[in-house]
Amino acid sequence: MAGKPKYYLTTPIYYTNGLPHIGHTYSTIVCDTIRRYKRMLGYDVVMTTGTDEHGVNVERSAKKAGVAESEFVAKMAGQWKALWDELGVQGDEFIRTTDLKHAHTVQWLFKLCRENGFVYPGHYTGQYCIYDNAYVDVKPGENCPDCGRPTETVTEPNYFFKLSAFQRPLLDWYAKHPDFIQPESRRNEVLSFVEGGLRDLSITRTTIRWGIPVPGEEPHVFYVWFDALTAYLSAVGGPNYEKSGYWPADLHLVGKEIIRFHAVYWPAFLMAAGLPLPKQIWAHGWLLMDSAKMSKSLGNVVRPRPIVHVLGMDALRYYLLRETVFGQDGNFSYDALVTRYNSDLANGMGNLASRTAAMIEKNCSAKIPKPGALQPQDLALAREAQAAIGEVMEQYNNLEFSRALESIWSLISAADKYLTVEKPWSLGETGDDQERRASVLWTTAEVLRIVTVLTHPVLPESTAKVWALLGQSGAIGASALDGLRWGQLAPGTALGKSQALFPRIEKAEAIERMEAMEKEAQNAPSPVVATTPAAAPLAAGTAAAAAAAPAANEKIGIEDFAKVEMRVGQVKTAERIVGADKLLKLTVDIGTEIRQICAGIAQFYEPDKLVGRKVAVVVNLAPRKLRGVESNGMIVAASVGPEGRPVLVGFPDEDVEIGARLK
RNA sequence: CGCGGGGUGGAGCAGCCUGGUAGCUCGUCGGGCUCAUAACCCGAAGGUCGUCAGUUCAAAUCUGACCCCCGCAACCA
Repeated sequence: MAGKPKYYLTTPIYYTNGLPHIGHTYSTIVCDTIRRYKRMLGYDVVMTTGTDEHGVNVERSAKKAGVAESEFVAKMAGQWKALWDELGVQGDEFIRTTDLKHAHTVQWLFKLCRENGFVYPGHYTGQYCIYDNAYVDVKPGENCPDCGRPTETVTEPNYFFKLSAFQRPLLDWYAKHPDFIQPESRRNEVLSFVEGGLRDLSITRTTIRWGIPVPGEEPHVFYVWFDALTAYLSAVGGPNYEKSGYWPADLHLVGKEIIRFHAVYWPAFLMAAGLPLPKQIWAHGWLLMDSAKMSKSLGNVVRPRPIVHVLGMDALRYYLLRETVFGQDGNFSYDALVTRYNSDLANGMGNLASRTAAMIEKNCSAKIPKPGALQPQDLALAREAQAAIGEVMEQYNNLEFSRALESIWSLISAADKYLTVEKPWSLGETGDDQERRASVLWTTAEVLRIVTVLTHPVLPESTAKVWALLGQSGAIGASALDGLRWGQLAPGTALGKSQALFPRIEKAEAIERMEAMEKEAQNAPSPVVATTPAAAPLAAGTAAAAAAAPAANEKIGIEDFAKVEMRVGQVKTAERIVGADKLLKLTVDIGTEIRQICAGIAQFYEPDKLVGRKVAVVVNLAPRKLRGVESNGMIVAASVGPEGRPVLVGFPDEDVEIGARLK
């Protein structure tokens, strides 16, 4: 280990209030790919991922689930870990913000910042919901957006971090390290944010209980970013980072929504503490859902598990890295996923491996043949392969994954074409013919070997199979990529067993299976997909389940229904609300009184035509301000179509009296 | 003027920073081949690169204005 250069990279530290979806998976898979690539170049790589487990949301979720916070987060962390294992992601460190060593690191970092004069006591003032025990982002006098109850203006003592002192140092740092923030569009964004001035940051709270205590300052606990970001450091030694040798990190990979925290707060904390800064922050784009297709039956959250079960983890990895340009936003659709799988993986790589192996088995007693004198066309392909090696490494270095895969696949295509032209199957049994066939098959197998090594960071599972098929010894992940060059395939090597790498799959069937599995997962009482034996079981009734909408098939008793008081009301007045294109302000006579109610139906109902109309009204709903307008009740409407177009409930059969209760 | 992404052949995208024959995958049509996972190879049809104006010998690419779509947020209690 001693001589190897070290390389340290991180995924975001994911918040444990929910389970991983395709977006988290994307970040993590990209990281894992880089990790494998660096390892193949001989680096001593450490990749950290983990879970952010503190804060009021966790506190609340645990309470809902009726378990202690520690128990709740332990289960959630287990879920995350289990999923990464299933996806073949090789995290080296899994840091939890509830780990003891992390608490020590945060406290140590705080101490350094404080000793250096960048921390001072102050007060934070905000609107606080005493029912939810949380600050909410509303103006004084407005109600809590979660529960609709009144908020209070609360001032609490806490510690501030002098972020304002770092405007100049940060700008200098960015100028001196132009590659610090990638891609450039994000760098510009951060630059203009910092140039606009920085406000000091409140980094502790006294209203939250579930957090890392500030030593000697209880009940202060650390707040969000000072806690979470520091996990990158605690994973590799914390206060003893020098001994581990992995800090500063080479790369923090994050989603674009959290670039500011990583590119501004984090370096500022480290500067304040006098610690080395990470070398690069890379923000990737978002994976947008093909909602038109998915929302019909499924909602719009795509989970990785069904994909992995139907197509394999390599298919998911390939799709995510090939389909979108790294750094930009991308689209996810099952249709495109299966198309990619069939055309690139099955027909491309899988088929090339299959036809090559079959011919070598049949004609060369299943051993890599010894090539004769190579012809110009063989050498042309060799040159192409050799060029691809340099090109692909360059593209990997720049994190241009889609381009790298494009380059590799054009080499695959070149090999297919080469075979079509050379027709090794049509050669006869004369000595010359046999020698020619050996040359062609060796050349093809050598291309396949190079393709396999180059693709390995992205497709770890399948390339290992091809590696074995080619009779190569040792783990492919250990192959030195920088030593890779044309001509290293040794003749006489016996082939391994042949197997279908990527069996073709009927598109409709594949999509159906994935959607069914997704649906099953959503309806399951526990967030664990039942078809996943590897996953640790998680008791039903945890917060994740509680946080999700109740499953459609869950039954409630009549007493629950009786809690909802619905009455017939008559619209008296209706008008649009200025600045709101979906909302109407109505006054509705419900028999006992006239209520003001807002309804999100403005795009489909003309205010004038509503006056006099009888509607169903939920009358015992907590009042809530919408767009600054008080809404005291709710108009019942059907939600139609994928866009949820509202259709008001009506009473066409008989004249109903105003105020009649619906039950 | 809330934040962000985007408008390129039927679909999905690359190219734009570093102007100079518009490229890739899928799909369609025709042909070839038969070693291979009904695969692979060749050819063809199909694009005023959202609109308008400007800079330039030259604009998908640079500048300005405008139109439209999509995320998030706010407004669907």
